[in-house]
Amino acid sequence: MNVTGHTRRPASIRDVATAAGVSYQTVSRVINGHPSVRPATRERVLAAIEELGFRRNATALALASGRTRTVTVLTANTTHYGYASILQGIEESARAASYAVGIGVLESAEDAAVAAEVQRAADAGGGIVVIAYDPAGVRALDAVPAGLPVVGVVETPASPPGGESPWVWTDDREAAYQATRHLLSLGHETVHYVAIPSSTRRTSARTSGWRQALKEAGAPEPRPVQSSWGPAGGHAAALELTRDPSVTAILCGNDDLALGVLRALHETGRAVPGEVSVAGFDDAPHSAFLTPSLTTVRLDFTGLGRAAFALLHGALEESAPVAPHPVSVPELVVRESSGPPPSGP
Amino acid sequence: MNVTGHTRRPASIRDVATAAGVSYQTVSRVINGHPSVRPATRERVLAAIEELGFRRNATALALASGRTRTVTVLTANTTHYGYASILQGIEESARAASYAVGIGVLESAEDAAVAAEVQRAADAGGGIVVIAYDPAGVRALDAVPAGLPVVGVVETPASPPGGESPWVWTDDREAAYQATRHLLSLGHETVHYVAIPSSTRRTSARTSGWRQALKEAGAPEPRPVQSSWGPAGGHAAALELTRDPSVTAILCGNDDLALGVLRALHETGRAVPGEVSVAGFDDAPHSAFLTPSLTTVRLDFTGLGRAAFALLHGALEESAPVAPHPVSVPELVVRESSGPPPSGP
DNA sequence: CGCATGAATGTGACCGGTCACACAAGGCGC
DNA sequence: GCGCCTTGTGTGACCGGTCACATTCATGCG
Repeated sequence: MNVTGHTRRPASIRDVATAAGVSYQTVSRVINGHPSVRPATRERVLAAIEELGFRRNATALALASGRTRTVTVLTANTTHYGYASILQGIEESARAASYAVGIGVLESAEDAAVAAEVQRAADAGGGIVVIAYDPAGVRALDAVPAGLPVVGVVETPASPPGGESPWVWTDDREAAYQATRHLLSLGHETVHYVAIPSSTRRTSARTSGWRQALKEAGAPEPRPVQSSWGPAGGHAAALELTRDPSVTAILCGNDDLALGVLRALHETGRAVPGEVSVAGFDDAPHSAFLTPSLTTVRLDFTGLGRAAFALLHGALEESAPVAPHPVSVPELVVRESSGPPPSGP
Repeated sequence: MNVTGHTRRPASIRDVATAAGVSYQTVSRVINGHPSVRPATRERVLAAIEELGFRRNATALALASGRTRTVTVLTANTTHYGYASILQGIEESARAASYAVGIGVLESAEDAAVAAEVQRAADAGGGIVVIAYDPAGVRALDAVPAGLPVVGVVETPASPPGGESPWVWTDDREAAYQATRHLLSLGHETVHYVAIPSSTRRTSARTSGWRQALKEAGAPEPRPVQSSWGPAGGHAAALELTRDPSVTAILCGNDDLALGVLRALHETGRAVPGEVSVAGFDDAPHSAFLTPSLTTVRLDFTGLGRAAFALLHGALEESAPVAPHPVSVPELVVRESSGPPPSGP
């Protein structure tokens, strides 16, 4: 219906107004659900809106009202499972709240580049979510000018900040604690840890959860091996670790790292879990299908994204639902890569 | 500098104008690089801009000029490697061209939901890129109203469309052809194919590339096994395929599928590549670290994203660089999962 | 009956830019 | 000296909404 061939300028509220025989302001009232519009008038306006295919111009709305209904996600990466899942969670909630989602990739951690990207996000007008798991993200979070609504998706802080902090995180400490206890309970004398880089702290929450479990069990505490994010890092770390034949259990900072570790163990002819047990973090989609399938701790990244948006939404709008936005607690998923240590000689 | 405590309304061109003692229009000329502004005046305006920390309001710019400098990416998923890489490629180019990137997730393939999402993308004003590898994406691409600038990232079309078509794709046919030839050259009698769903056609380009290679080699052509996208699909498909002991080579529609296939082969006690060879598509980051590492065909998703943006950019702006936007040709990556078939009994 | 009250609607300014046009000053040709 | 073109600058309207206020009319109440 109403196809007139040419692509013509979309109808504005004034077009609707003249079509309905009212003023543009009345149209504005109708589309905003203002109470004092006579039902008959409302009907006429709605009919005109329908007929002209009117859609409220988002740009004009933003300019006039100041509210942009936009959230920009700043992230160093879109391809890693965790990052992408957080993004997906944010988008999901944002869509439900009729917010537009913008994305800016922090390609470099260099200050000027980060600042430029933050500026671009600020220009978009709405709120900002920064995924701050890495140096670029942490710098971006720092670089956001005070006063702008921003939520950081961060590593678990050392001590829970009081009151309302604009951050969300998963309980990494608990996750590491669970995984470590699991390995210890299988009979391993201790558990070695291959760490992902911590963006903020010398000792990440994962590291301290691991350490706590060891301490409680009275197990010796080996020096954690610092690694990178990807499988290559895990591969290198494992090659080094396995020179020591007493290593029987390796906890990895994420599943990618664990993948590299598994690979290295295979290359050096160590059986998993026969000789060495391996556990990861995140429960990436492929982890269940590896050979051996990977014992890991599932983290609720999507829920984390939803929580981030909820927090931002609350800061942006008085009326926003202050509903609880629970992030599921980490859940240990035991698979084939962990088992009892080899029995003594 | 110039920190006055309160978060105050950002400076507008009129603020800059009065500060520089000129009219707002002159300020507009300066920020747009209009030639006829006296150098002295320009200097004064630039100084005022600097001092007030003026930044041009993107919303007002969009409203007044009609140009939004935005590209919205519609996709069914953000977590799959291919999708996420395309997004990353788009963002990269968009950033270079000072475009904002929006994202909309097509959560359901149901028409109304897709239409709503397309509407939201259209409301954003700028161009649209649709990743149309799946039914939701294909429907979204169809649902974009004529006249809106849109580029589809699509499966390789059956026959190359003439002239300028608003689509980009990788050469899937060539990729499948290469992988199949590789397996045949190792001595396999034929190659079985586990297909990802084709969004548009009964026979995808991957399928026909595979078929062509078989035909050229005079190899028998088994019926392709239709599967899903993820590892679980590959797992199920392989369990079925391997009931037939004559199957010695399996080509998988993507690396995820291949992962499931490897897993199933392991579970059924078939050695890879000793008894069965496996190859995938995409070269996902983890594929090199699997055990056995996966032979696959690397596809340039990031380049594809860049090409999509370039095409859109050209459609959006007369002056856009019409530079070639080459997508790298698929590259066969031979790893451990493929080898000669078992020698006869 | 007069007036305050509230519902229903309209008018003008404004958000922060751009665009089309007007206008003043300076240089040049005749 | 006059007209004309070019250069530099300013004015007003406009993009499509919202907001604050004015206006009209029907009602309730003393």
